[in-house]
Amino acid sequence: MRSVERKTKANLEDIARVAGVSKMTVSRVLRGGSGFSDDTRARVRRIAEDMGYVPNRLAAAFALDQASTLVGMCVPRLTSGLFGHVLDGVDRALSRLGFQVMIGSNNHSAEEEEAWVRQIVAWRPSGVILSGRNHTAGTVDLLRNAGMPVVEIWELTTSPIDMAVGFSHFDCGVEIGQFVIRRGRRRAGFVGALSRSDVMGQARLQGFEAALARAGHPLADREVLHDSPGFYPGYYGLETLLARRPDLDVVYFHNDEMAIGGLAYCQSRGIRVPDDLGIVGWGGMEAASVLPRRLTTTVVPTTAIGKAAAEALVARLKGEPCQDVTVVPTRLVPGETA
Amino acid sequence: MRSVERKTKANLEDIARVAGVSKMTVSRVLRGGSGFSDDTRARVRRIAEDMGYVPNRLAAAFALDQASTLVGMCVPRLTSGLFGHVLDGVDRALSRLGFQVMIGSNNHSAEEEEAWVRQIVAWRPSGVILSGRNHTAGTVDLLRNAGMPVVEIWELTTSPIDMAVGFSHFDCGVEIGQFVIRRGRRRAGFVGALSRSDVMGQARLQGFEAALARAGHPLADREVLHDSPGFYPGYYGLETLLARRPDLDVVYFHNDEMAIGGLAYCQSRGIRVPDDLGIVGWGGMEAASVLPRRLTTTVVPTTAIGKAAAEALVARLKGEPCQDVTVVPTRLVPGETA
DNA sequence: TGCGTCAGGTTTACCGGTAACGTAGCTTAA
DNA sequence: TTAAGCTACGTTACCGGTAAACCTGACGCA
Repeated sequence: MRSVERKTKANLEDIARVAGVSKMTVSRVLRGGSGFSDDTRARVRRIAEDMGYVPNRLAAAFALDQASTLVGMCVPRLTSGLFGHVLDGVDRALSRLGFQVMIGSNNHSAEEEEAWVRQIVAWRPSGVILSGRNHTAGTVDLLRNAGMPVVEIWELTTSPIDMAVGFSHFDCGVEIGQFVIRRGRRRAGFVGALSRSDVMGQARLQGFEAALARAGHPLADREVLHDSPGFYPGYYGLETLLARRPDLDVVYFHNDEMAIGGLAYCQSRGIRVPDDLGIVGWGGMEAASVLPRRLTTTVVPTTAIGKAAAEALVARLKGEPCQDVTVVPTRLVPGETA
Repeated sequence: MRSVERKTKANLEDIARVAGVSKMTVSRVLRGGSGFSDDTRARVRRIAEDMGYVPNRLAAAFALDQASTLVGMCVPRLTSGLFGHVLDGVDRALSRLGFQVMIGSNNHSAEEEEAWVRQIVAWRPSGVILSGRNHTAGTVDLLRNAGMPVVEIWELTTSPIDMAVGFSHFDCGVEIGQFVIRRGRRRAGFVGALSRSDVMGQARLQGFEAALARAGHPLADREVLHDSPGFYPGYYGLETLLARRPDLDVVYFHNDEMAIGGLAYCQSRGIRVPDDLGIVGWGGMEAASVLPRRLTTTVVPTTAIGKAAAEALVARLKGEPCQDVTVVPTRLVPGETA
């Protein structure tokens, strides 16, 4: 006997002993199988209940090298309001079906993501949901080799590891670029954050720049802070940018949080929005829509993305047909700040 | 041989065979044990690497009925910005130590929480973190019986299931009540949401009412919406409340999101804040601090709570001494809206 | 009477890892 | 010289659940 301390929890064998049947019978009864009398079923159920039986999913998942009902999900930052909604969409859809979601965050770093994937794969999950399409070779190897469903969300990719659900960040930038040109803006700036690692934010900037250049009014200046994209970086980023280029007539921000910071700066300096300066965000924070002036931004269907990712994953698990790439359209909301 | 399809993944035995040692030696080498030659160590490590060995934590956790490095965490809503920060605090602290966090949300329902706990306990996690102190008897039984560390966060309780980290919501309300009285407000209202289930929001209201009553200026009116606490409910909640009681001179909101909605309503109707009406929130959203007028609110140290909860859990796991109840103080930020 | 069938089970053989204990060969100190 | 000790491993016996195969008595039926 290895463990000295008495075991506190009943297992199938304990129930079997008390019920006078084999542990296999108990297992099948508790999993709702058929092939035993009503009396046996009732007795086993009652005894399991009385003994406070808690199934051991570790043992079950281990016994069946397949299906563990564990799903891993990794996002860049847990503190982002947008990802909170994505997470919520995933969790609602999956928990309803009996899955458990294991989370992780990678701070926009592909290396941190790989470290997370390495841990998670060891738990033999049913599937994995990643954010973005920027992964290390090690991550891709690990996941392909594991042979489990993988859904890459948020940024689309034409060649997903397995499946992808999202939209094009580049196109978001293009759309905003075209929009500000149509509104007559000619000297555009950009305020962003974490340029090196946030590939998706960079893609938006590139799309924005491309559209402006095509229209003959290239990006005038940019200010990219080495900080996480929040309200204060937006505030001070705009301050810095305008100090260099007071003549800008519109500024595109990394996201809504930063744009709201920028709006606050304008308010504090008496800069009239959108008359003196246009402000554009990205993401579609709920807050952005009830500001004194409704923020011009791109609304991202966060919850829908989470839900679609979960559904794609489950469809693949069930062997149902499902498309590899699901495009979830974003929506430009004109607002009143540009 | 049960499985027809060839197994794709190498296990300890496969490595052992190739390396010409026993699987126990492989297990010990890979876990960094000692008691073998440098040659053996290097050979086993290289072969494991070459074969793309991914440890099976399911099997390891199952073998040792103890320590699974899985930790469950359940919050009321994943979409709340505040809980995103708590989650981040927990995840950062735990993932650094090699734990995996399994999430869940209960929508402020003790029954949903119990259903979640029932699922999670079956995975034999190292510990569980819950939000609030309102649990079903079944939840408490399940957790006590499982004998694992449990941390209740957010709302303090004097008799935790195991440990608690948080603050008193009632006291937050009292503090705000006393504050508005000191500022000369005499006709206070409240706008909230989800009254039945959000016990913590209710506690803040009760504290607020108690302080007002004690000062001789009891709460004049309240508007509680059956909706989740967001910007729009704040906007329309204030509209409804002021339609009934145009004479209010201050309104306490369920949280900052609702308060910002309320501010937006004031702005749209030309109600001067704080001259005509004081607005007070709760939570300390980052957004609230860069609004045109800094919101009067209670700042909650979200990340610190998550971190403290994780640390308490780990301390208990290690058998280190740790206090059962950790008070993490909130801070009233006067702001400019009341 | 003999045999097939079916309900209602039981038995067996793992899943992949780990703790506890065992052991061969060599060194070392009394 | 010899027992004790150390090094570097190997062996055994599980952990709790599950699939697959096997068993058994009762009944129907030719």
